Amino acid sequence: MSDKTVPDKPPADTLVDPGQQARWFNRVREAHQAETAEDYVELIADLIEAQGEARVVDLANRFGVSHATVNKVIVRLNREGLVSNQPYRSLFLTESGKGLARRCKERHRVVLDFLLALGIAPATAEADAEGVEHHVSEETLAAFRHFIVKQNQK
Amino acid sequence: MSDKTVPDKPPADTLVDPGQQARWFNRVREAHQAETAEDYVELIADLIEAQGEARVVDLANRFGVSHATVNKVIVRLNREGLVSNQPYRSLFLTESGKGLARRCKERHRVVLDFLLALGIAPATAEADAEGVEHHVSEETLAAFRHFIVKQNQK
DNA sequence: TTCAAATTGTTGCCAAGGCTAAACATTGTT
DNA sequence: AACAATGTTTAGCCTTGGCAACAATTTGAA
Repeated sequence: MSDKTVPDKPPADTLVDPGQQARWFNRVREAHQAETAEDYVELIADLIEAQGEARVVDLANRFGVSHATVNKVIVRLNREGLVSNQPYRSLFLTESGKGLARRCKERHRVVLDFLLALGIAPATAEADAEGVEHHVSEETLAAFRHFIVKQNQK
Repeated sequence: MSDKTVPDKPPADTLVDPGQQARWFNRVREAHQAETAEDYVELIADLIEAQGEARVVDLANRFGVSHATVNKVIVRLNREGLVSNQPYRSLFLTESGKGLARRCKERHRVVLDFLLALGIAPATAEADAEGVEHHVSEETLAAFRHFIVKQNQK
């Protein structure tokens, strides 16, 4: 195949290094692993703040899934030390869960404000932020903050 | 606990409508459903363009997963009419797969160029784009394009 | 107090996407 | 032609996060 005088395959310099690309995809997979946990602690924190408590039923409603699904996830988060709960009682965050929630809410706010500053309609911005927030690096987040500040100065 | 004269629960007007929130999360879940398919057709198209063919081994290397995993996904994509393949032969995209790949590559390019225009370092921009691209709406994509144009005019 | 409604928990099912190990096919070399 | 190396597929297992159906508990109202 490669003993011809004229190469029939173009040089592959349009493709990035395989190892590099693999690391990127790995990072996305890890982010996705963490997504559920982040969404749950974020919403639990919001519910506790706004309503005084977070119940399984509320989470199921707001995520749009069955209560059985919520329950299963809660068991995992409990195992991972993010949520503490007693049978038939409402949900609480551990210290570690509270920390994660705080960081996630801050990141969510930055992404949302950024999209709004860019001129996106509020409903779209909210929807996009929900998906995007889990995939922005610290560097990009810093650039978002910078853009928001600049935009507000105009 | 709640038999006080003063209500200890603040009004919940800081929370958005549950149905609305459920739709947002649903959209994210659907996006995630499509992510794998999009990443695969995108990479298959890139490989065919750059090397003349896309093989299971290449995909496994570039995604950073085992070849068995790639094979299983390919079977699904075949079932869904995006990829056509013969046993022990390299992979091809169907017309529908080609269309999806084209749209994904275009979207990827916009997200990447946007992050670069924002001043993000190339390596970070690539990594973030890989995760973000699946979660931006058409409206946000349009805003990204607009920003790129404005930035280039400076 | 008793009982029905609401809430929470459990069980068993499914698909997706990870993995390893082993079987199978193709290809190039000797 | 035979064989070794390379590439592909299959089989079996795991975890996550969906679901429905049923069991259990709590709570509010009669």
